[in-house]
Amino acid sequence: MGNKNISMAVIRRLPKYYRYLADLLAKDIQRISSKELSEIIGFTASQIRQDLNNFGGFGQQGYGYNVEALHREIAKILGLDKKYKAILVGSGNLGQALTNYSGFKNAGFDIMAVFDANPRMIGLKIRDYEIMDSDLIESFVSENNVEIAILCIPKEGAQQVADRLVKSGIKGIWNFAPVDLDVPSSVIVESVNLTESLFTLSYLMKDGEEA
Amino acid sequence: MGNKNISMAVIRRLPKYYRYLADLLAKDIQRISSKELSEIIGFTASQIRQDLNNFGGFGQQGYGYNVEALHREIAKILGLDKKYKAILVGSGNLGQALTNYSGFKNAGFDIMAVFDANPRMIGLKIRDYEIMDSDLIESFVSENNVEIAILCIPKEGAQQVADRLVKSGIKGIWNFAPVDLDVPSSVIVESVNLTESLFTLSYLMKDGEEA
DNA sequence: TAGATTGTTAATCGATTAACAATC
DNA sequence: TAGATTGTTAATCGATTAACAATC
Repeated sequence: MGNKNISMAVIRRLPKYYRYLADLLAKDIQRISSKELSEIIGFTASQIRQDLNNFGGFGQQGYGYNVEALHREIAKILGLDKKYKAILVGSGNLGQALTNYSGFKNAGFDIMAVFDANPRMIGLKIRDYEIMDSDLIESFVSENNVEIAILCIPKEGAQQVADRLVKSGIKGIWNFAPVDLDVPSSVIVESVNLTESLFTLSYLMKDGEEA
Repeated sequence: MGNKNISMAVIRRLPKYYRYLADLLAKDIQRISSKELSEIIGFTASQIRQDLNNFGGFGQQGYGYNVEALHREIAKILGLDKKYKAILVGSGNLGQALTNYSGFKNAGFDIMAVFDANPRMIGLKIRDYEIMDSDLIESFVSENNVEIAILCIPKEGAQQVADRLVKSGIKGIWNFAPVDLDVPSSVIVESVNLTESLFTLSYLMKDGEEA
């Protein structure tokens, strides 16, 4: 409701606004115009005003935007005030790193358990989490109403685990497996594909050389 | 040279083509039309033909594309046949995970050393790497002609370390610090911003609820 | 050859930028 | 009030899709 079909281009700029506003806040800067923000964030002033106006008229003519209020508004738009129950699947190197990732707190994600399929991992501890058997995912998710899964497993098993998560009632997946997961449209998938990022860097490096 | 200013939108689709072609290859599929590829990759056939034709006429009328040849061509376009010397800076959780990341091999990135500023980390081993003192970055990079740095340090020190890397001659940075690095235009920066990805997921989750 | 499918041009769609009246 | 800056409409730009002649 009240959502005029915001484009992904706009959505992906929101975290940047949030971050730069936090920086300004830390510097005790209280107001900023779209023109000033434009200079530090690198978008045009026009784009900044367009973007923000998708969500409301947060500015004031002749004044600009109140940094603290805008920061708070964007937090709300991003849903950072909401709390989500999450589990992490796959306790390999990346899974361990993410288990220790401090960013979850700010996003309101509460990791409730960590799972792995490897019998040699089960029972071991990461932080405060005793790694649980992947076979227990379904029961854990449905019994605890877990909403989000962080998927850090090899691509081979990823679709199958995603299917099981969806069937158990998961609503969102933060996917680190290098595959495009096939899920019902009601389930949100946000992927971080390291290989694609690395290959992009490779392409750009090669390109740079010719110049 | 020969580079008709390919848009980032096209570039970021290239790794996906490469990945799906590898899948087809693994299934011993030898030819594919843009229409068939369209169905599995989820881009329109028209877009696929447009994308590929930025780099050459790899198809054949009435036949389609030879999977193996196209896969090889895209590897070349992505620069996966090139070799790059790299270092990794920041041996925290994420740095350790990336040190163990197997994807570097396929991209032709050779990690030569791992650095950290924390005296308690220096001298410890990750895989075959003995963690080196960050103070030695400059000499190591210039003496070994290191071209790429993988940056896994907190946002506070990131710009400063980037400056030092650039001054030492680095040509590309795979940046995991949640900041927009300011570097000369000749230096390539490809960032993976976990916070931005997580916040995007948060936004989409919130949005899903209202539906 | 007839059928299939490309490469490429033209049409459409969407996102960004410019402009400016409204107004603080 | 005068100056500054927003919110918003209109213009531009770029990316995607459609169409089809070329050709394997």
